[in-house]
Amino acid sequence: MDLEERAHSEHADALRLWLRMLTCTQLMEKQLRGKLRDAFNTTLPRFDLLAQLERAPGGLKMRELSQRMMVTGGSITGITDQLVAEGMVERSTPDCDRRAYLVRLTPAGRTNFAAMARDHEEWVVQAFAQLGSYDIAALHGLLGRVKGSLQAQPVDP
Amino acid sequence: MDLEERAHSEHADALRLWLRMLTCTQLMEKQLRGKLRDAFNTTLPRFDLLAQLERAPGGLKMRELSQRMMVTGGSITGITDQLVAEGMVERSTPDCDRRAYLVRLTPAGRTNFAAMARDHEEWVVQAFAQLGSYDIAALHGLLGRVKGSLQAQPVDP
DNA sequence: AATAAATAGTTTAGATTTAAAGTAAATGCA
DNA sequence: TGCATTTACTTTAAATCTAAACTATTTATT
Repeated sequence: MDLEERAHSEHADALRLWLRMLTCTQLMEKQLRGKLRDAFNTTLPRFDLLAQLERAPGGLKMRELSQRMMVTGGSITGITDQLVAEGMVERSTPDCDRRAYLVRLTPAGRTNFAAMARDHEEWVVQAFAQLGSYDIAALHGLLGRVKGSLQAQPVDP
Repeated sequence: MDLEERAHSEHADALRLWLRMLTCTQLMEKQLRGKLRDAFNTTLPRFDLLAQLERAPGGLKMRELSQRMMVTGGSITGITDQLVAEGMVERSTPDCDRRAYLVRLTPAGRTNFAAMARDHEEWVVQAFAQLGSYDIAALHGLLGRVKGSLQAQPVDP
């Protein structure tokens, strides 16, 4: 294979990899979305927001949620509104900055999330059940390099 | 490490893998979306639909587009409407089935898509630039097993 | 042939998403 | 201090997405 042919095939390989990555993520999201809906009548973004708060006992500002969930502020406003209406989450204004909100799990929210998280973890484990520990570690490592590669390329340079 | 500890840590590994996979996909989509917008004033779903049609010279029915893009029929209706309005795509009714539409690239659509696809491929190659051919092949293989694992678990059993 | 069931596509309501504009508060500087 | 800039969040408009209801057509059954 000459240089040009090799370049072509490597281009095609990169494209195929991207499409497969996208397919896997979409399949997984579809499963999780359906199960969250059937089992807990909730959505993936709401679950994700609760998961962020669970990991941050002191609560998070809207801005921090936006960064961690990789979603614009407008989305966070909407999802938080929903979760507040459901009584899972509360907004409070920190003394230091009257522009900001601190979002926290309510006691009910913490309890409900614990049940969701238990099932969610089980679903994810099942989804990867056909892979061994070595495969999972290898995938994690390779995707770590992909992540680094992607983060090295700023979206708006 | 006893059995229970190992189970816990393997559960955590599966979760971490899933989160990393999701992060990678979101970073990549964010990049591609921004570049498609800046360079061609279009969106990822529209590009994806055109890409499906490019690979199917005879055109595709709405239903086939829906399956290949892993998106509900309602979305396909909307995206196709947009692309028809832009003159990239046309609907025709096949003789054999008056319920269906056959969607095809227009000549202009084919030309415009060719330019987009050239840049898109370059962006994807760049995104994976820090990985070697072996890594790309390894990732592709591992994700193939993930895909198989996910497809083995029907969404609505 | 008559009718039931399945299929193809659209429409609807509602959630999430983005980008951009708007509001309010904090920060930096002259 | 005073004013420009930045920052935090919300709002808006438009796109995409889902699930479910709806229409039209085809297929299957009796």
